[in-house]
Amino acid sequence: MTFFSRVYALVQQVPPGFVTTYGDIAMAMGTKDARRVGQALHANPDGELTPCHRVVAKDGRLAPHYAFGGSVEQYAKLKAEGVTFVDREHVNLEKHRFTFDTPTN
DNA sequence: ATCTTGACCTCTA
DNA sequence: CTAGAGGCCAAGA
Repeated sequence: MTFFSRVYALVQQVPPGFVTTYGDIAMAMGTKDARRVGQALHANPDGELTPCHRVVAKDGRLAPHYAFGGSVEQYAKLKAEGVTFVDREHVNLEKHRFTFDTPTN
């Protein structure tokens, strides 16, 4: 089990129509390093297995380096799931913010 | 073991 | 809003 694996596990726990932030995922794992989350998602093995499009920055901004088509794909997928946007690059975090339930397995 | 890289976050101007 | 700088830490070579 690597750091990346844990990131994937948490991301996969995010239900459709909801989004979370790198920082939240990091905190859920007991760390503050949001960068590790980003690295993990960049090394993302599968877009279906790991819905990286549901992971955004603290400002609700979409990932500029989405590994499966860029922020455009992210926007499309999130919108298709019912996520609302305040801008073409920012999701309504306050409305779709997802919090993890102490996944400390 | 060392060195480089990085989907981030926060502060300052 | 943009631009620059610092910090933090794991993966890969």
